Amino acid sequence: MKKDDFEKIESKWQNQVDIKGASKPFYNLMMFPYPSAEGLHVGNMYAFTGSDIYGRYMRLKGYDVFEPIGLDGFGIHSENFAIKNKIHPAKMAKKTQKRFYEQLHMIGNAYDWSKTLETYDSDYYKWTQWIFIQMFKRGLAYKKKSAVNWCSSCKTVLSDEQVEAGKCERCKTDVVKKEMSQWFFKITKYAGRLLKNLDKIDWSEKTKLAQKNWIGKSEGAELEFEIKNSKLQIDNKFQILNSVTVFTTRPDTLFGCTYLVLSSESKYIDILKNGIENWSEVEDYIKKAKAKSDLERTNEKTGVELKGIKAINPVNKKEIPIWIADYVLEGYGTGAVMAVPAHDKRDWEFARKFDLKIIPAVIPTGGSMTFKYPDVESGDEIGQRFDKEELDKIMQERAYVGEGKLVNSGEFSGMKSAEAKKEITKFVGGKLKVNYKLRDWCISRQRFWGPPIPIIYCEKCGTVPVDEKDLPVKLPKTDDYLPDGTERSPLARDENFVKTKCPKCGGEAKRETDVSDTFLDSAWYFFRYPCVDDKNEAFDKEITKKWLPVDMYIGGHEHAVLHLLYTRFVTMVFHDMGLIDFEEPFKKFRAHGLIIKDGAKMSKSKGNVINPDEYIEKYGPDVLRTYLMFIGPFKQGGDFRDEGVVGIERFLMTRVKKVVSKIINNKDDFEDISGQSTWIHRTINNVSKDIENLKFNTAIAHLMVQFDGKDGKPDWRGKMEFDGTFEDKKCDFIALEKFLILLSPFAPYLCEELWEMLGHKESVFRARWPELDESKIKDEKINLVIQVNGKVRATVEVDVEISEEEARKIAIEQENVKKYVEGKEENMRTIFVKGKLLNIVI
RNA sequence: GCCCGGGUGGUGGAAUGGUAUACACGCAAGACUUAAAAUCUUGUGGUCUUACGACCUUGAGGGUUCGAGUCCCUCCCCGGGCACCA
Repeated sequence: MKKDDFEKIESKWQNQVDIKGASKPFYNLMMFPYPSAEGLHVGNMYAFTGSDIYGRYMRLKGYDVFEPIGLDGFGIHSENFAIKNKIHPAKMAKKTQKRFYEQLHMIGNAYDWSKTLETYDSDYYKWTQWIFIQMFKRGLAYKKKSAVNWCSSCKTVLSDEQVEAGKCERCKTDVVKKEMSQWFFKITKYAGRLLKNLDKIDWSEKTKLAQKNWIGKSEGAELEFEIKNSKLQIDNKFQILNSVTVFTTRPDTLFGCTYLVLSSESKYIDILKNGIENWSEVEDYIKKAKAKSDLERTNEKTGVELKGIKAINPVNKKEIPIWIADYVLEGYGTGAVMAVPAHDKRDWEFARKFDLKIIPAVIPTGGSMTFKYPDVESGDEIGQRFDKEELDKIMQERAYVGEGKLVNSGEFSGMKSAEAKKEITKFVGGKLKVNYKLRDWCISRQRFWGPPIPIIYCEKCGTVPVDEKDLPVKLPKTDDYLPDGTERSPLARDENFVKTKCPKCGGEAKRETDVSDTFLDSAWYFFRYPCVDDKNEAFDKEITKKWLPVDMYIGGHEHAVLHLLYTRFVTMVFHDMGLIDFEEPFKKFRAHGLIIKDGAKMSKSKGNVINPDEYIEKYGPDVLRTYLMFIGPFKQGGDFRDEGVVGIERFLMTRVKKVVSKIINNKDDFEDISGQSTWIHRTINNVSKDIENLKFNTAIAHLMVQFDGKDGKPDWRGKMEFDGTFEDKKCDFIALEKFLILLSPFAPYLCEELWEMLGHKESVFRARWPELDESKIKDEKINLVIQVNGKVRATVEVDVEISEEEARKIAIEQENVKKYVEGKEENMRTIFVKGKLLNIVI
């Protein structure tokens, strides 16, 4: 097929949906690609094809399916690629856009090409900036100086979500902490809702779980530890610190708390300073800790004791030492922890290293272990009997982090952990507290290729958002765009850009020069698609009401905690602004698997990257699409193998195409047995169910089995001999049409062509998905499996409705059954599964 | 370390607790051909057996059940995610 033919067929599909008039809207969305690198990847095509098959299916089911595509071309990915190739990002964008759209035209998807968008288009990023301003106005965007993630290679800060195992998500450089003033979005305000709503949405379980873990809710208590130091109280006239608050999820282990640890950046340190006798040592440690990367911090536990001050354990009034250590994070909880080495792995390591006391406060309950644990105070043996070795293992080789029964805990000894948590918290006057791991979203980037943050700094009026009517704040046309690593965006070097007027007072002012994170671009694009032509607002209220939330969203699982969390946050903010009446952007989300090659992820360095172009040229889009879907379960992905493609080529081109066109061309020679076939209903049943569950591989297998008549059922088409003559010239033409509809989501071009040959003027995608006739898939005869003691000994063809009594009679007459049961009929009993099997138990 | 997936023929993979290995690739034999390719037909988990058939087999080991790839427990291996979150 030539390119012209593709286009001719594609034009028949009428992929443009009537946005305003659609009566059964169905929004079928796929994650838009980063158009960096050399072009469309076979991985992209895999995801898009699966999504498109679902979309085409829904369309055949009678829905008005909206299936848009666009490019996520702003941001570091694209910019780095441009820099590497020494081409201006804007020029590169033009090139990649052309290339991507050309390729996307070739893969046979039913895109609505009238609704494309690119995130670097100022008509788009105008509204990205508008969103920033709304966040600012609602107090959800704020600027704060703090230790942020800095990638020295990308020369920019990164969000927590973009740091993977201490390395930059993009370039794998070690990320360091840097004290910088940055813009943040207050996503933490939504932590509770982001977590709670997960129960309400139909998403892949593993994606929901990843989000749940990322949000990281933990319920515990805040407890106060009194600080003891006479000098402090005298010297600090104005600021007397008499307690430190810690957050813990294990108040039940409080009796085992043997020291207190503050983070090396702790806000408490300044206040405690005067009481610390070894200040120079402490100061030195703080300096060193600051210079460390996150990765270095996790390597080994370090810390230093704050000499001269002590804390009082509130539950037993014992004096305990205070340490600072970089294993305690300032950004979580209160930045101070009560250390219980017996029951916390990290505290245990630390205590072992610095020779601090380890006092068990909880022992496991149950089990058959027998050992009495000595009470620290009295020396009496208390608690349950445990096997010594077992307990040593639990208590001495490592911390016991599980729950159990309290020991060494005064009046609380013997109490179970769950109860003790409440009681001890109450006893020491602590308060219940919920903490989340989720941090605010660091949104500023010291780069060029992104939407400038629409903020103006005025000496008189302070931080002022750009007036909405002045949007977009366009990126200047400049060749001076390379990042310089100075903590400032290249835009800061552009005088004309920086200098501006204050929107409030009209005086001299300066623009913010950072651009926003590319994940903000993609956090709302699906709102824009149906409204891409709207010049007056980001999205139209009525249209949005009709089309959103998105009905089906398909994409990679790698975005579980990045993109998918941000979209949910932004959608919730829109909801709270009263713009929409839903909180969740995607009703249904499914993560697809990964296509690998030779057992490994495709990568240029391994030289195992599959370029879809070659295969499309060689086999055509239908074969490649269908093959990709046949490799394995869509949710799981699979291994791409060249040898596998021919199987699909044989099926589509040699069997379906040749046979069907032969029948159509010799229609008059065939006896029309329309309506007599039952095989088609079996196919309808299986293929519909499989597509709905995204089990495309088995859907294709069913299409093959039924088309080839391998099911043992009467062959609808007769047998076609190798020379192209038919053994049996009968054809169920209605079933044949239905078959083409069932196959069309997978092989749209081929089915369109054959559909036309059948005499249809309109596209196959204007047809309706065939209705299943349940009565046609009911078997009258079945092969009853006969087992003796669970082993298959025979199968007999019988009536489906056969009774146990009759089945039993037939069974014992079978030669191969007789020899096992003969003479033992007395002790025989049978298990009967109607229409399936009879198991004779002796 | 913790949390998810997964482990089935030579290969990719199928199997609501009910005939394990569908479908496809590969391989073998045959048909067509001067020949090859293409195409078509048949066969194809292992061991034993001329055959009928028997026994074994879903990472390992236990258990529940008339019956387990599927459910439960213990362990091993592979892939992915999180990573000092107290």
